[in-house]
Parts: sequence; C-alpha cells; structure tokens
Amino acid sequence: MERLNDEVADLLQEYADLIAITGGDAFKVRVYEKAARSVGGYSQDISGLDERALRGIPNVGASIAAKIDEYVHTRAIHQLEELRARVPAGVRQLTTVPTLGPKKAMVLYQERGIDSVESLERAIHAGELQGLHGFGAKTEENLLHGIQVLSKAGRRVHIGLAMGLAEDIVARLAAVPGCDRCAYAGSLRRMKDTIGDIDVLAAGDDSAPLMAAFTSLSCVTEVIARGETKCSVRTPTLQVDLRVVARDSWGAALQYFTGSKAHNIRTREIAVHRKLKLSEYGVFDVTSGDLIASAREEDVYEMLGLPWIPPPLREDSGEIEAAMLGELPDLVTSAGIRGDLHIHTDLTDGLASLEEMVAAASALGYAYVAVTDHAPNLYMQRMTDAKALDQRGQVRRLRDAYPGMALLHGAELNIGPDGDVDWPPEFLAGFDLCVASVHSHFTQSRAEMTRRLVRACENPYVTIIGHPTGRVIGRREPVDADWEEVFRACARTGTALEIDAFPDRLDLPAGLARRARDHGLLFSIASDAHAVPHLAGMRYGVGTAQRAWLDPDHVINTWPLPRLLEFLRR
DNA sequence: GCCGTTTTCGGCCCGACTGTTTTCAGTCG
Repeated sequence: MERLNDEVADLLQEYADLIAITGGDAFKVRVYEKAARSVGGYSQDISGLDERALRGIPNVGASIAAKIDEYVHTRAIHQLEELRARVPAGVRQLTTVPTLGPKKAMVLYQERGIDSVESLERAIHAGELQGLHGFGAKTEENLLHGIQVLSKAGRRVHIGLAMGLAEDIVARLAAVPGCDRCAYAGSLRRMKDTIGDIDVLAAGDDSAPLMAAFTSLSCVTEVIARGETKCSVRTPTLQVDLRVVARDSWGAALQYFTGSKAHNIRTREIAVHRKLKLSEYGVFDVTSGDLIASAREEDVYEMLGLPWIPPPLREDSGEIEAAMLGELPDLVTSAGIRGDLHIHTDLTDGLASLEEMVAAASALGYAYVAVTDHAPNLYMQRMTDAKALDQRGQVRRLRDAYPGMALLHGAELNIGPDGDVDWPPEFLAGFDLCVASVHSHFTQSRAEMTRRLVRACENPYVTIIGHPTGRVIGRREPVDADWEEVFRACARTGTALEIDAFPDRLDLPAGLARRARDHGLLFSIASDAHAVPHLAGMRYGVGTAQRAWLDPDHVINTWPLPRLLEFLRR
C-alpha cells in the first residue's frame, strides 16, 4: 500500500527527530521536517526520479536528494543509520509522551540510561530521577500522567465524532454572556478525516467567564493547563483547547488556530519578507509596530498579497504557490451538491423505508437521488431479482409525489474476488446507475486487488466504484492496490470514483483523491446513508473532496440533472 | 540543510504556559 514517497517521508522525519534529540541545529531539524512533508505529498512517485529530478521537489536540495537516491538504490541511508546507532529507537519513542520533548529525552538517556517509555516509568517509581537537573517532583508527576494518557487515549478519532463534540462545546460557549463569537478551528476546520484534538476560539472582552464555562463543561474530565487566555482540558474522547481573544483579533486568531502548522510557517515567512510580522494578534508593520490587519481572515491574507485560502487546502501542499499565481481551485461546496447517488433502504441493510429516505432527501433540497440497495451476491442482504424489480416499481410510482426531484433506481453491486459483479448484463441494463464496491476478501495481494478493481471498471454497467479502498477508520486498513493502475482504468473506461462521505470511511481518502484528480477523473460524493440522519454526512465527503482540490466540474453529483443523465446513458 | 524581487551568505515563525532556572529553557500548538 505504502508508496516509496511515504516510506522516505517517514525516514526523513525520523532523521529530523534524531537530529533534535542529539541536540543538532534546530534549523536543520526544520528543513528535514519540511522535506519529509514535501516528499510525502509529492504527486509523482519518487522511485523513478534521479538526483536532479529529486532536487526539483520543494525543500529537497543536494544533500537530501543524495540521501533519497541512496535509499532508492541501497534501501538504507548511512547517516540515518549512524544516528540510529547513537540513539535507541525507544528514546525517540519517549518524545511521544506529552510534556517530554527531545531535550529531556536525551538527558534521560544520557544521565540515566532510560531508553523506553517502560524504563522511564520504572525509573520514576524507583526514584532514579531524583537530583537530575530540570526534573523536579512536578515534572515526575507530569511524566507519569503523560505515560498514562499515552497508553489510554493518544488516539485520533474520525471527524464525525469530533465534530459532534466541537459543535456542542461551541454552542455552549456562544451562549455565555459577553461572548462575541465562537468557532472551532484546527484540523476540524480543515476537515481532516481524523482529529487528534479540538481547537476552539472565542472572542470577548473578558476571558474569565468563558474560561470558567469551558472548564466546567460536563464533558471535561481534567484541566491540563489554564492561563489568562488559553486553556486545555481533556474529555473522554479528545483534548480540547480554548483560546480567548479580543474581538478585533478574530481574523488573525482564526487564521492562526486553523493551521496547519506548516501553512502558518509559510504565511509568517511571507510576512517577514514583506517587513511584516504575523501572529495570532494580527499583521504588524515591523518598523513602526503598527497593527495593519486582524479583524477578518481575508484582511490577513490580503496583507500577505494572497487571496483568502479555504481551510481544507491549508497544508502547505501547494496552496501557497497556487494562491500567489491566482490559481487556487474553485472548490466544490456543500451548496453545490445537487443529489445523493448512494443510499440504502430497509429492503436490504438500511433502517428507513424507501418513502422515508426519499422524503428526507427531498427535504435537503436535492434535485435527484439514487436508491442503491445491495445486490444478491452480498448474501446476507437477501436481495432477489423480484425484490429489485418490485422496488423499481415503487420508485417509479413515487416519482409523481416529487415533481421537483428525480428518483433514480440503482444498485450497489458487489465486486467479487475476480472482479465480477452481480447480475447479467441484461438485468443490469434496467438500472439507472450502478455503484460497485468491494465488501469482502480485503486481504488479496496487490496484483489480485488491482485486477479485481480494473475488471469492475471495465464492466460497461458500472458507473461508480463505491468506497474504493474499503477502509474503516480505526477498524479496517485500506486494501492494497496499485492505485495508479486503477486510476488509468477509470480514465480509460469513464468510471467515476466515489468519495464515500460516511465519517468513518471517507473513502477515497483525500490524498488518493488528489492523485486521482491529477488523472482527470470524475467523482461522486455520496452519503452511503443507511438511515435518515446519515444523509447529513455529505458535508464530510465534501470536506474530503475539498482537501483533494476538487472543483464542481469533477463531481458528477454537482451537475444539473440533464448532464448527469447524459453521463449515465453513455 | 535550504533558499534568494534586499541576500550564493546569512538568515531561518511566533507566542502561551509550565516548572524550576533566581532570569529562562523546554514543550506545545
């Protein structure tokens, strides 16, 4: 599954960590971190690039290109091996403990021979840190607590879970008297598929009531830190950070707390080049110290000579360069979604009836909806030819009740281990559209899985490949396939790829979807709803599509009905 | 170690909070 790019990105990040632990130049650490991100996000596979071409990757110069080249040819980087010999892997692992960074980790290793989280815990209990410079009683306590947190939580959750918690907290803080504005920022605003913590921003003249309301929320299990304007708490699922700013700083603060860290470093560098300083308090003129912009995010970007950049793009993965050139994509939005092309009813594994699902889709203002229940090869769903035909009749009869919305009758076919799907061509021809998905045999070899998906694309009745990687966040790994090969098959056959919007799927993931976009492919963003509330999950699919830089033209369910129907008939 | 509409050398993002350091380093975001 892993591209060589990801493998090398991990190695460069490890090299950066080891330089930091061994007390190397902090700027060098940053360079390797930046290079790791650049390589990981580079659209081309680096395995075919020579040193010259490698230097064409942003933040990769002669030295790092040589290391990558060495790895491609020998599967090792000798400087990295030398650092590994000096610093046991467990010492790097130590820095994953909250409050324990590279400096303290190295002190622990050098002064006490501590080389793992386990040995750190033992050493603290045995009193072996006593007398160690910089390690007082409170530090010991914090480290023990950090180890506990690491073993228990330390896990990211899917965006649906985080969004529910965040929206609840935002609503409660917004209701506090004196709160001018309140919003979530961070990776949640950037619509990442998994969330490690929630960042909440509030504006008000007096921070005290907001901080008090925040720390006394019923979901709070522990207050980690509490200052004048900044407060961190733990909840059973995630850490939540609140920052309170003055109303006039709202735009600058939102820009800062939305991140990503890498994006912020770039925007601050741009500010420095313009003799400006950018912080969460605003854009300042370095010479005069005057505040130039801070009220709105748009103002902040404008002072940097940039258009406002949509949060899902803010990963330093090309958005700064595109913004400078005026070439930011015209992103697909929730408002642009005209219909849902993948929903289930209680005829198979859905919870709601056909009538309920269609009524709910209509209430969302959709211009069309496709009912796509499972097909017979998914045996536990007990679908039959007769049931499918009967449902088609029901769908046809319902049409009169929804003059403003087209009702399409489709199916979610099962892609068998060999790439075959349910039903013969003459039966498939009766559907308005067919989504085809992998539901079993997830562990086939890359070659088998690739052939399986390519064969499904080649079936003339398959319009869309559903949840292509089959991943379930936190529960099932994506299948292993040669995605470039699959994308070429999609391009050849005109098959669209689904971005399944179910929050624990988000499949295709954004990274793969962006690569698929480079092949000029088409996408369907679909809820895969199995109940009425699931239809609202569309927003997470849209967020994923935005992170993949998709514009409406690439997304078939933003198209007006006539264009969609023409595409389905091809 | 990378990079260049001030620079091929000399810069490299900014601030809050904590703990222990009697004036600031480490960590985090």
